[in-house]
Amino acid sequence: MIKITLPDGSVKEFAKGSTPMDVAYSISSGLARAVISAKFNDTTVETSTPLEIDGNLTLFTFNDKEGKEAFWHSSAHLMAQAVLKFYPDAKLTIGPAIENGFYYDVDFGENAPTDKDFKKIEDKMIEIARGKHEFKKRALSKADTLNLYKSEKNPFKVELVENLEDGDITFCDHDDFTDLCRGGHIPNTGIIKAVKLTSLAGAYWRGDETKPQLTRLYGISFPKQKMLTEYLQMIEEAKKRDHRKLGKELELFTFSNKVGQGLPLWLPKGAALRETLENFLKKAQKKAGYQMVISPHIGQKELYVTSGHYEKYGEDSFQPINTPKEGEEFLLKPMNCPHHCEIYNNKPFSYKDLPIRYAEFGTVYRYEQSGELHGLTRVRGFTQDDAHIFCTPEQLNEEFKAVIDIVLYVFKSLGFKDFNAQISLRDPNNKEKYIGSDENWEKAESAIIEASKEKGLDTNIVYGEAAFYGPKLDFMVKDALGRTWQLGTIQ
RNA sequence: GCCGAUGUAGCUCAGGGGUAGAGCGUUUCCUUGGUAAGGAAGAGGUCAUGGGUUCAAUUCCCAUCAUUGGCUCCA
Repeated sequence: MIKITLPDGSVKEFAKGSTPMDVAYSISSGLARAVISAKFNDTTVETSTPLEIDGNLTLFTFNDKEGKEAFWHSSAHLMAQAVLKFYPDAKLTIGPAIENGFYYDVDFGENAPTDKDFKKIEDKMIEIARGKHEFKKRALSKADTLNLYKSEKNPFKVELVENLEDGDITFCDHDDFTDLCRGGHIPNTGIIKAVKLTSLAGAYWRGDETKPQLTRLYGISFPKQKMLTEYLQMIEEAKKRDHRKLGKELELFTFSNKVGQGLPLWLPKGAALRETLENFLKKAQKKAGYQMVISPHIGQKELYVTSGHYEKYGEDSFQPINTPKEGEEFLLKPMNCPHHCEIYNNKPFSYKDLPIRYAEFGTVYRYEQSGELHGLTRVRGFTQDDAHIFCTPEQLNEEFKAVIDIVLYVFKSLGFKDFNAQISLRDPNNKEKYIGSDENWEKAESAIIEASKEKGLDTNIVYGEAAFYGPKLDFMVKDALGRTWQLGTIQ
């Protein structure tokens, strides 16, 4: 017998080799119907995994994050299987669960599906699901796995397997489908009752622009038809809150293709709204000891070359602006930083003058990739509420915390409740792409971490997201459709 | 920039090889003690732009531009 401890602390005895499903049955048949996956001693297990030793067991249903993940990951297997029925030559790559649903990246070669093919794939998925096929895990040696995928001429899977550690490779089978997989599946396909393919997109293999582009099929599935209907209604409801729709209806802003892509035109009502917002922000800044400055919309190319921005972002700038004089080159200002530094350089300061805080509503222009433009959230001309602080290393912590305070005050005043702070640090595996000494980086990184901690921020650390010249603290908010946007940055 | 979708009246959208439709809005008039009300008449579109195929294109094909879902990028 083995002793199984449940999350409520109760301990039950089971025969050795009992499965999480057996445990679920011992609690109630309702739970047994609903249980999707489980965690045993901090490892994800299938509901059919035999338990051989004493331990802690948590059962997950669709209501749990872990349950959804297993459900959607399993649905991705199902989708891949359905896709292969129509596109037998398609090469599968990876198919994970995501926040809302799942996707599978597939190399279709010449004949990729379009959204007109969604229906038949969905229908096939439901047909397969109704077969109530069990998900079964099995192991294969690395060599055999490599041979398998080489014989199938699937370079993507070969690459994946080559990067795995030596030893047994796990596969997951259901019906006539098998896929390389770590595990974490639902008991059988039958509990997938509703399926919808939501979109189709190109996605680079391993997220790398220089690698082949695959076709990514997005989908979502539920254990009840009603849940799918509700989800789709929720999406419709969220679309009503889209700022682009509101901007049009409320006559706040517009775009004109005669002016140019990503260059918003503020209508009278929008300009009034913006003025109110700017006044509110300026008041907060002045109260916090900032001095307002104003810098021009253009600057000599050399200014940005010196700052290092040109090398990194020159190609993404509007440049150069030619003048009647031969050899002169100007850029439309892509960032305010070098301008504020020149303002600081206007005269020598004593350390007793520090900190000096400059703030500006600085309008900048960036040649963003056309596919990246999005309403007012990603544009080619926009105004930054931008500030730069010149201080001594000893003042850094206090200054940093004071900036966090302003951000929190503004967010609170504007009603942003659901946000988190992302600490963006260097990519530890690729330190060459950053400027400055290791020592200064470490100082700056620990200063951000320290200040965020002291302010009690809800943070997560992301490596590789730092700017080339320093780490950042990014405030991320979600839009009505759950997409994350960077709304404020301290660096 | 890449993959996909879309571009028809002010707005939301239907249609489809033979010179355009609906609802809402709008204009004028009528009705109505109550106003996101009813009725009548009307205005408004070279069906994104430029090529091509065709006797004929808004409808098919190609390109461009813009919008949009993702990917990549995001100072």
